[in-house]
Amino acid sequence: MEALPKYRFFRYIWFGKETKIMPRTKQFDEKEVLNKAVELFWKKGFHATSMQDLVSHLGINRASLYDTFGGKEELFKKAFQEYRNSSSDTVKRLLTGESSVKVGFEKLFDFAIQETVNDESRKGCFVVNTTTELIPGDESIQSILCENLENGAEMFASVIQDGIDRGEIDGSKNAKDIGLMLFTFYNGFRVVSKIDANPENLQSMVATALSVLD
Amino acid sequence: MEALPKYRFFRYIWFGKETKIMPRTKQFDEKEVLNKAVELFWKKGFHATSMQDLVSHLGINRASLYDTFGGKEELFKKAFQEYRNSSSDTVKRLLTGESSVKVGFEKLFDFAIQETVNDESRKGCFVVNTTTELIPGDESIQSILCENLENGAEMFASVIQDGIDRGEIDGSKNAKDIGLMLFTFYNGFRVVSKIDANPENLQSMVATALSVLD
DNA sequence: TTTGTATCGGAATGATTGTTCCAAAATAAA
DNA sequence: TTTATTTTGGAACAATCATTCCGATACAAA
Repeated sequence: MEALPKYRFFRYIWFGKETKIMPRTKQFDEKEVLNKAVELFWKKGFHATSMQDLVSHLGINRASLYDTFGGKEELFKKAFQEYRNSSSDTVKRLLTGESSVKVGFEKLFDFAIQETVNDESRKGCFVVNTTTELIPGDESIQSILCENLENGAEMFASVIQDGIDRGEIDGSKNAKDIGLMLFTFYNGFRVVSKIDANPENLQSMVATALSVLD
Repeated sequence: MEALPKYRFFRYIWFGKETKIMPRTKQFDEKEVLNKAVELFWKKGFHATSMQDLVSHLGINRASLYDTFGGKEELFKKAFQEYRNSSSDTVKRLLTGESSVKVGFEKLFDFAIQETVNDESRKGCFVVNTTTELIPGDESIQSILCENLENGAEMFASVIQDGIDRGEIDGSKNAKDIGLMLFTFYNGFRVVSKIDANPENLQSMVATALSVLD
């Protein structure tokens, strides 16, 4: 039995135009709650995070959670997209706002090193974690990850190509290959830094990887 | 109330020496069953694999599973160690059995590419998957992963150092740095190949990464 | 105020989780 | 054959899972 909100229909006729009664407003900031969900899924992954965990840490009611975000899977996807958007913005900002290609990549990896060093819970990268946890599996997530890989490698490659065009990088090099290689290295970096967060090791491996630009 | 096998004690005295009654033997090959467990955990991860999954796919009884391997966590650790042992043997064999350093690394990555292309279920690397799923978390797993990282990077580095000593690789290079960088790239490779298994992309990024040896 | 409805806390649901237990069947040695 | 003990299938268990539901409360608009 479904309870249709029939009263609305009558009101529309009664007043002769669309009228809406706005009841109690949301008691929480949707964006803020979503960010807490990001934190939790990021740290524990999809399967190890229970709805009880979320209810306990998000600070909103169980029913409100379902009303606002749908079920667990829907909430995860929203949280994941939120992370991906803000994270790809950051990457673009760090990478393209610099004087030279190499400095841009150094800024990007320095940022990642800082994030690693400051993150005592060793969450790593939400995108990498999701890739290894949810593939094989959810196809809609897989297509997002596929797009993410293409965009990321493409962004890397275009920055390098710009460097080649400016004569900053040797013209014999292939921007696409190097871009994909560095993007892949970035993924490995996010895995390894979960195990060993020693900044000296991280810095020296980054320097070695970036030597392909010389 | 615990049922102690007291009869043994009496028999020992009766016959004057150690005597053992061997009952029904195991109906399954322990190693074979463990390999099936590896397959399942590898594909789905720890949390997404249920004991019911295991009972259904391992072909042995639920009680036998608990008797032989202990609980879920113990079984996972045994499966993980099994994978790690055989996998590190393979890496060592591919890497060190070659005429030159670069050919060794090429063999290693060619093997990984083949594994990727042939694996329609996109399992990736069990070690990488476990790193991203179970850190932060289980500390005993973390120490295994830490050891694995050290051994892997060390193996890479020593092969490179041998190349330097033989004059095959430029003496100005740092074997440890390059070893760690290539090991990290290898991890990233295992992540990215879950998303895009295109062998041409994989080959070109490997060639670019291995150019640090030139 | 009155009214309508969303939020809220928490109970309830049914499925699934990991694990234990038991009686019956099986089998290697005595 | 007898004996001892494991394997086996399946029932049973308590805990947790995601999700739904409900009565009470809160609040914006009328």
